[in-house]
Amino acid sequence: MTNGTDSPGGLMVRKLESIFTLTDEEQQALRDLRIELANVEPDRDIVSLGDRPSQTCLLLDGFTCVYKGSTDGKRQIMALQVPGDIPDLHSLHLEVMDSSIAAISPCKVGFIQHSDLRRVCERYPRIAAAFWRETLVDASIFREWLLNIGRRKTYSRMAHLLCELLFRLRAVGLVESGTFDLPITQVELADLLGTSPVHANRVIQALRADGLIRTQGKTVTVPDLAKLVEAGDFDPLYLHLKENETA
Amino acid sequence: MTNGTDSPGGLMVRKLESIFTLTDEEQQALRDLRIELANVEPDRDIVSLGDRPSQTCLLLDGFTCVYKGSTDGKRQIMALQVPGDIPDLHSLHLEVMDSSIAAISPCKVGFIQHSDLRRVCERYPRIAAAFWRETLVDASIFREWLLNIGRRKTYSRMAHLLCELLFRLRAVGLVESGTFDLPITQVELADLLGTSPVHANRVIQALRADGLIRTQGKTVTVPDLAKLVEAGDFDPLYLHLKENETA
DNA sequence: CGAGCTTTTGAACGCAGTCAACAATTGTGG
DNA sequence: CCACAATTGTTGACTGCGTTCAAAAGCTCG
Repeated sequence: MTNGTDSPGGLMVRKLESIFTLTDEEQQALRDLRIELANVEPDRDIVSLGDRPSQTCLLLDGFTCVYKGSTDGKRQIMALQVPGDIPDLHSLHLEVMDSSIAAISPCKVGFIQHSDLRRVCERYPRIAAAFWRETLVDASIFREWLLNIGRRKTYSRMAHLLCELLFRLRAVGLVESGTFDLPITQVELADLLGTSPVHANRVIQALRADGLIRTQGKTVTVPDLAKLVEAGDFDPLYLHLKENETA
Repeated sequence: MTNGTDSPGGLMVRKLESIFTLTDEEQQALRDLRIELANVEPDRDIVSLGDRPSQTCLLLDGFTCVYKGSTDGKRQIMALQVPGDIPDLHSLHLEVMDSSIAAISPCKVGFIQHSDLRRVCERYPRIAAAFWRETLVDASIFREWLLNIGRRKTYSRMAHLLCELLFRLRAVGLVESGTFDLPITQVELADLLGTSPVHANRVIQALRADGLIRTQGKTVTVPDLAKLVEAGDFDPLYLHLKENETA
């Protein structure tokens, strides 16, 4: 249940192909991208607020998050990345980082120079459009999270987040019969949902008690997706997946 | 204090020029874009969730918002647009609308065909990059709003929102000595901040009592920006404005 | 096997939501 | 220009979801 076997370039090809078919030349351009591999331990920043990066980071294995802190010391996680995502693709056109990106679990990442990426984008407008689209889907997820955090109570929020993770992980082949790895602590779940760790814990217990999820260690099982979807007021439209990934 | 005198194409040129200098040819390409003008009354949808638009909408005058509703009838406003913004630029690469866009105040808008925009983007990669950047700044604002709604209490949230509006409106010349028009009801403010109208009202009164804002009708005055910035835990970094617009 | 993290539990407190009524403002037609 | 309707803003009282603090119990890993 890991993506380690896929080559970095191949992962990108597969991802973009889920949107439209690439020509052989376009595929080759992606595979030829120079990618510098690295491992990152949990809780380590990959890029930090205020940085002016000259490269972007492709997540190959593990989970990363985009986060920011308020002055009074609270942290909010604004996005979660799963393998195949590019957490800081926006840095390609935004000079300075407006938030930090950190590994949540042990991560394998690949760094790509902005200059290389820009060259590819200029030569292949369809690839540029596809990358642009990626960032637009990210933005769509932000919008849904705003609704989630702003208007739903924590029980529903948690259900919604778990639904999203199930759909996104399934799209990259990381879910097996309703079960997936979620290498995240409850403190981080709280930071994701804008709540306190104590309350996050109680809500998880409630979801378990209601039979919406089962957990063993860092593994989550969703026995009845329909019920979780209902509890989370979840509609996958905002993920902009292909038809066959939505079902 | 209106942008009505500017031509639609000129408005876009001015906006993109705040990022980098356009060549004459690029400027001309923008000015030549076919733009269909329209007026929209308050509370009217410009595009709706589920739509598959073939055009995009440039806001010339007034305020629009991006919003979504939860199943139990609550509304969350995820974004506010001020003149010069393109509320649904993301529809250029996202087939189906994942949220609705509505006029808040009486609006003047200009519609541009996706096909025209795509043509310009393919021919002028720098313009494509500039539009892409626009959507990335939108995303950055979503991230900050997630922090705002997730982690700050309503008093601070409100202050933060008002700071953002001041900065953004000032960047398009709609603020005069700390005063700007805010044609928004308190119900809408509540929907922006993920709170109830009653509580929004009380927080506004508190801000008034503390001398952070003054209001007369739909006009807001910020007598001491530094104090409002402090109360809102506000850092304009995330707006990615030019240096001189930040000061 | 102990150190350190993560999860769980209990109890008190407080921010914010809800309901309901009233005041003020805005807009409209006569 | 006034009278009336409709929308918007304001207030009070009650309720409840969620926070905070503190401590205990379970895990993980060297």
